[in-house]
Amino acid sequence: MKYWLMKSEPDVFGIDHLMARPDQTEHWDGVRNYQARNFMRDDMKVGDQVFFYHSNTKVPGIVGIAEVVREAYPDHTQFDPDSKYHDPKSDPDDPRWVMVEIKFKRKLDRIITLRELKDQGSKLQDFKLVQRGNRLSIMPVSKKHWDYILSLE
DNA sequence: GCCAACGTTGGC
DNA sequence: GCCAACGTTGGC
Repeated sequence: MKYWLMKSEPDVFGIDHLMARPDQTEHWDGVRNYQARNFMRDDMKVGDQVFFYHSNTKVPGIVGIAEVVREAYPDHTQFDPDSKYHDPKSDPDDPRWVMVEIKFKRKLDRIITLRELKDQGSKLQDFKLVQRGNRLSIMPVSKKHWDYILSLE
């Protein structure tokens, strides 16, 4: 089983939106970064655990835990001319972008803020999230980091 | 709202 | 293949 972190803007789709979905499950569309896509396409498996992270908000941080319930399949928004995720260069016979489905597991007792994660110093220094200029929206989390971060809760 | 960091695009 | 220009991300 692997561990991941997925970013989302709470104004657009936050942990509360996920909780409110039928079956508390939602597909993760709109990923348009190759590195993030490759993680979904090649490495995400059913049962993998996910930190749900709120970005681009007043207090960015990890707010909850979700689980992968469906592995990569084509992201339909790439073929929708009305979608902001439309990609006219994507070939329907060889879709460029994929998505997975995740299911809500729980909220953390409190938000574990980016500030706090950065303050852990050497404990998390090789965690991509706290490194300079990180913009990756989906990233792997080592078991060691996963356990350590949860110990902060 | 600002702006640094980064990814992508496209001319050459 | 290089790299300048541009667009986006996301913390602050």
